[in-house]
Amino acid sequence: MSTAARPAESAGELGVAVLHAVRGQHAFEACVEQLGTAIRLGVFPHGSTLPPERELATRMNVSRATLREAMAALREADLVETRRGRHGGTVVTLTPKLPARSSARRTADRRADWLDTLDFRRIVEPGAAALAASRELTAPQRRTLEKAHAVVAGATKPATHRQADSRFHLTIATLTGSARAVEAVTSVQAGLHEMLGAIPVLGTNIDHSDRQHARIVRAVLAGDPATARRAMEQHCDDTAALLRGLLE
Amino acid sequence: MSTAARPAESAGELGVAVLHAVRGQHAFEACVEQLGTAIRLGVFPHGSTLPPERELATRMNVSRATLREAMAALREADLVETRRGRHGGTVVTLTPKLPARSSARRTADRRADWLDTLDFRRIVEPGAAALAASRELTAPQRRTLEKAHAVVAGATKPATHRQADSRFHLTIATLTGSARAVEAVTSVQAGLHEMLGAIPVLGTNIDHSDRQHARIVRAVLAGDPATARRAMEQHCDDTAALLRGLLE
DNA sequence: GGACAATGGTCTGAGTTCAAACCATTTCGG
DNA sequence: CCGAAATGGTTTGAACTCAGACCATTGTCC
Repeated sequence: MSTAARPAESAGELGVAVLHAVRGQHAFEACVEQLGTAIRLGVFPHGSTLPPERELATRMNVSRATLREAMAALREADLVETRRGRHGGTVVTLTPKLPARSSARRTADRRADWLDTLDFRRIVEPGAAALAASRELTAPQRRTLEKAHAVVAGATKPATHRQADSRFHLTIATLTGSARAVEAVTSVQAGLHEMLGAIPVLGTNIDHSDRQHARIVRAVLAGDPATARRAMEQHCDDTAALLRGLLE
Repeated sequence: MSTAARPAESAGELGVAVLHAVRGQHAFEACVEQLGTAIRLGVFPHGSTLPPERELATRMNVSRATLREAMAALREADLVETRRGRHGGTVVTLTPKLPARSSARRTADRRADWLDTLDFRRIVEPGAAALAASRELTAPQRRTLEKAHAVVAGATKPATHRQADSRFHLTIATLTGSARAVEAVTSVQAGLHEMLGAIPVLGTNIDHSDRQHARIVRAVLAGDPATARRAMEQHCDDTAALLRGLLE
């Protein structure tokens, strides 16, 4: 009883590790964040129409009023435009951009979160690739993957390539059929996007990256989980090495 | 333009897959859920004291008022008791129990979510085991893992074994050092707990499970990621096969 | 015994979010 | 041309949540 022992055993480290935020700030901020990220990642590409407000609100588990506040913010920030009437809706006007350089100050907290993102990515994306490779893919699914790969391989401008790359990785996640896997990869890709905006412009080796993409696609289509995993691991490791170096 | 094509390309499947709930119901319900689950999983074992309200509120990103509502609910449900004064606090009174049988109706939605949990687990836990094995573990970390394993291996009563098992898996996740990995494994374990409560009592093969645990621990301590992953994959697959069969 | 510290308990006013109507605009089909 | 349908726009009152201050209880240390 030297220091001030509790009468009963205290809950230990596990407790502090397990408890996490039950919500992220205001609902409307979270909506702006999620929709804005989806748009910047290219999930909703330039010119596409977002789902109707009522549907988005339902899907994001938020009232329509709150969702509309978020929409107003996106409109304010010139990411989208809105038209009324039948077949109206909200259209993405943002052209693909590389993440803004000054998006956030580099605090120690943020840096830790980034490293965490890289670690988590190393778990999730190779796992998703392997799982996707173990699925019996339908013909449309195979085409979707091939198309996503063709787009990323054919992208010439860095900004376009960036969006296509995100879409490629998200597409693989959707092939797993696991909603949680998609959510995890989305969050990881959002983190990557943020990191890329905060470090000095880096000369991504696009050719190298595309060779790895091709290898991943081949393995997934061939139903070879082990190879798909290894290829994705390699891909994640290469990106991570680059980023870690620049985040020092 | 046969069916009713939109003027602009619609956002496609990726959009609906990527968007997810921005929050889960009411904050106070989410707190009850998270704390209750943590207690039932054994993160806060019988007799241990929860962190002070102010700390919990901060960690869960919720006002103290809201957190206290949740505490009241837990008290009402006889999971905890509260004492005032210095070194007072909230103590776990729940004795380890197997998940309650009737916890929820088996809807199609729920079943899909369960299958999703199993898929996601197959990604996350083996990945976490491999990452943990690739870390240079400190002596206290190694002891923590050995202790968690000893507890689960020594548990005789099913309910105790269940809690120890959860703690074991969570412990491995913490060894990765990744907060997101811990969160993912927590969510997966919570899902498993729920599933175990909804299916006919199954004669878990505890010996078999413990041999796999031992193999995982050896590989992690030996710094052998590939073996750790394979061992954990095997472990997850065995559980999943059992559960999938019973969920039909 | 008295001061202090650590903890749960209570109160209050402001801000956020919700649910559910109902309105306005545009396009499609007859 | 007119009505129906699909969309965004607006309003309203109730419920939830927050932040912060302050109160009450109990144990520890001088």
